[in-house]
Formats: sequence, C-alpha cells, structure tokens
Amino acid sequence: MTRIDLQLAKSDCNQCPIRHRAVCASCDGPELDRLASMKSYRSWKAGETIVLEGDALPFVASIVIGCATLTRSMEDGRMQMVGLLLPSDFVGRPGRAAAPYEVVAATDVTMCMFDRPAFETMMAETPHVAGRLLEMSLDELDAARDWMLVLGRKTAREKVATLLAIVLRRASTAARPLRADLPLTREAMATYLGLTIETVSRQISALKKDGVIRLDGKRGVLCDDLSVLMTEAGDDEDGGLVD
Amino acid sequence: MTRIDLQLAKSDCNQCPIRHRAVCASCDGPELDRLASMKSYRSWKAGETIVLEGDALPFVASIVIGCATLTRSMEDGRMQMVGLLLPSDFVGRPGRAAAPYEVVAATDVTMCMFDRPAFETMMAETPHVAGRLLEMSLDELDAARDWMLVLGRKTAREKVATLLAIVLRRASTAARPLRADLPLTREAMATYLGLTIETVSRQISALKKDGVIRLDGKRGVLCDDLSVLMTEAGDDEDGGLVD
DNA sequence: CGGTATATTGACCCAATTCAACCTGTGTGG
DNA sequence: CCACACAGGTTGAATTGGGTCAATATACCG
Repeated sequence: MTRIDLQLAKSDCNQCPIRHRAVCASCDGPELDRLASMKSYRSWKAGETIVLEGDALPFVASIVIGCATLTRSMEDGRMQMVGLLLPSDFVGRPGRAAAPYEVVAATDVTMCMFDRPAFETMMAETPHVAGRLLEMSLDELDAARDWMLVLGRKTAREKVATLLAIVLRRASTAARPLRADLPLTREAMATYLGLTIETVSRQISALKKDGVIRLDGKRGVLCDDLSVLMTEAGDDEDGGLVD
Repeated sequence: MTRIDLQLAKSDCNQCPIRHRAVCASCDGPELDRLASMKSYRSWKAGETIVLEGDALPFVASIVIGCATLTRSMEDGRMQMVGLLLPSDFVGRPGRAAAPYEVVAATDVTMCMFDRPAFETMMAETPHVAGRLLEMSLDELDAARDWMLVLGRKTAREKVATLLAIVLRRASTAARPLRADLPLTREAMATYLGLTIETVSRQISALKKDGVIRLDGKRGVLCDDLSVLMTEAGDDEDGGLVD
C-alpha cells in the first residue's frame, strides 16, 4: 500500500514477507547469508514490462510484493497469459538464458533478484535450493495443467467464476461476505481466460444479476457463498471450506 | 513392434534406449548401479489405465517404450488431456503420494519403475538426479504453457495443424515427404486439443482437401512441406528446418 | 473541463458443438 | 465364407456460445 517496500532494500531476510515460502524457504544460517549477499531489490510500476518475450534474462528473482503476469503471444497479436505470479513465486529459469514469455507487472511489483550465474553456482552446491525449486516447479506444473482444463473445456461463465473463486479464496479471511480486489484489469482477465474483454464483462454482469457475486466499485468483488460460486465454476468439490 | 521389450527386464542400463534422456541421464558408475538395483519393468497394453485420477501412486517411473496420456476431468465427464508422455518422460511426483491426473496407455507402453520412497531418498543424497529432474520439470512446464496458448487462442484448424506438426517433426527423418503414424485416436486428439471428435475429423479432412497433408490409412500422415503446415498452425517461425 | 483508458451493453455473425446418419475396417462365430 | 456386431471415423444439418463491431458509460487525471 504505502511505499515502505523500498525500505526492504537493506532489510534482513528474517523480516521478509516471503521468507518461508520462496526459494530461500529451506535455507538457513550460512546458506541464507550467501543468498542475502547476492540479492538486490528492484521495483516496477503497474503496467511496466519486466522482461520482453525472447529477451535474455540475466537474473532470477522472487516476487516479494505485487502481482505479475507471464504471457505468450502469436505473431498476429493474439495473446495468452500462461502464469500469474504472486508473492513468493519464482521468475526465471536457471540453465536457460532467454525468457520464453513476456513478464509484465500487473500491480506495482517488488522483486528480490539474484544474478543468474551466481545463483546457478549456488544451486549446484547447495541441494536445499535446488530441491525447493523443484518442489515449486512441480507445483507450478500442476497449476499450469489445471489451467489447461479451464482453457480447453470450461464455458465462459465457468471460466470467469473459476478466476473469481481463486482470487476470493486466496483473499479469504474468516469474515463474510468474502471480499477481494481484483489485481487484474478486464483485459488481463480475458488474456488469462482465453476470452475477449466483452465476454468477461458480460459474464461478470450475468453472475451479478444472478446473485452469485456483488460488485464494489470497478475492482472489488463480494461473495456471500463461495460454494455457489464454485458450483458455477464447475468445481464441485467443496474442500471443507463451508462451515 | 515385436515384444522383445520384455527382454529389457534383465538388461543393463547401457543398452536402454532412453539412457541419455531420462532422469538417469546424468548418473554414472555407482549412482547408475544404485538406480539399476531399484528398477523394475512393467508393460501395459494400449488403452489400459495405468493410474486413476486421485489414486495413490506408490512409484515413479520413466517411459521406455510407447506413449501415454495424462488427463484431468470434471465431475460431469468433460476431459482435458494435460500431457502427452513419450519415451524418456517421467511419471510421478516425488514428495506427493496421490496422482492428480489419470494416466492411460495410448499405445503399448513399457515403463522403468522405481519405488517412490527409495527414489526420494536417492534424490536427497545425489544432487545429479534432483538436478536432472528439475531440468525435465522446467521443460514440461514450458511445454504445458505453450499448450495453454494453443488451447486458449488457436482456431480448430490451427490446433489440428499444430498437433500434426508436432508429431511429424518428432518423427522427422531426412526423407521427404515426411511421414508419421499418429499415436492417438481421434478421440484422444480431441481431448488433447479441447475440441470434439467431429471437429478434429473435419479439420483433418479440410487440411487434406487443401493439399497441406495427405493420409495413408487411418493413422498415417504425410506432409510434403512442413513449413506450410506450420503456417496453418499459426507458428510462423521456421526454426531453420527448411533446406 | 476535455481527453484518454477502462468497462459495459447491444446487435449481428460465424466457428465449433450437437445430434444424427452413415461409412469402414476388423474381428467373431455360425 | 459370409453375416453380424462393434469400435473408430467421416459427413451433413441445425443450433448456439462466444466473437466482432459499434455505441455508450464511467472513471481518472492533467
């Protein structure tokens, strides 16, 4: 919210909000010190491009604050978002220099960056880092494959409901109704869902008209009963969230 | 083709066709011996289910021969293939017991299996294995994301052309015309592409009528000019394949 | 205030699905 | 050897979900 994030530039890792979820989660003592000595922070404003598709990527990084998107595009301009990066997510691929996707800041973003060759050396020497990265990569692979089901088989209404359910679930406090601010514009949502802006807008309006969600300004979404929204999303397994 | 694959059961790893591409690629000497002592082979016939969605998966394995599919499905029966496993590909997720996808043999399949706990112990002790698995997982992540673009943004004709181009390119010998046998039924293709059987069939017929491909029986596909097919697929970058 | 970026809504259209019929090859058993 | 069933594949006609094009909010900012 406020711009105290820049204070992070000199802060030690123990106060870092992603300390226990990022690549560094499994590091301690000297390993953590070594990572800390390599790190530097950098911030981008919402909308700025962080890496161009196909460009060399001389660093790897963890998202500390904010939300970034990974998109892949075709020559004629069609675009598909292939990943949504949130705090603690990892950017970059050790062992490969070029980025196959465009990375754009969806909100203001702060990342914790490491020089790529130095990070690769460290990976080779400390199995903890490689192990954690493998675990995170496998989670991302699962997420990508789940999203393939959304893209390939769900209707527009189900797609929009799926996205809203994800955002609302992540923002979940105990309080009802659930409330969240969408970190994405309609255009970004469309790019994520394999739809057009107009269809996303229409489906959001339809879900509102049907009483599944309510809107609070342009970005805020409220939902009284997440299980109804999840049914609309086609995911009927209530993961023990109700009651 | 013939069932000599069963002879592999006692064979040593150096004669294994995937020796240099699978998880074991980076292993040598004692490491390889250790893996070899843990391994066992098992085969499935085309169409057989290898693992049910959500089932416990007590092993990890490499595909040695054949082709298997990973699919995820919804309660109402809609299905989406989320991965196509070919020789040297890895099945299973160290660190997680349940399989989030159904694994089915598309053709006759032989796998080289390892007990999961034993494999996990080995991963913790030999960084080579973990490193290779990370590399392979990142490749799969790239592939999954590429496929998200196909599912989210391509037309039916482009989707079919994309799949044919992949199959033809993989089967590529120097000989023209390129020829390949589809390892997938129309149904499996539809499940992969997020289409219906009928649409797949129509698009194949259309590509044939337009002279982009020719058919040889039900499964054989011929293509005189891969770059034409790739243009139809919407991938215009000719990766230095022509001349 | 205009001016620009984002969002909503309507009318029309088309690509892909749905539903249905029919083809083709491959067994299987009388 | 033929008849038959059955699975996989093709083709046609009708329907529809989402895209396209266009007009109209709504908000934000200098």
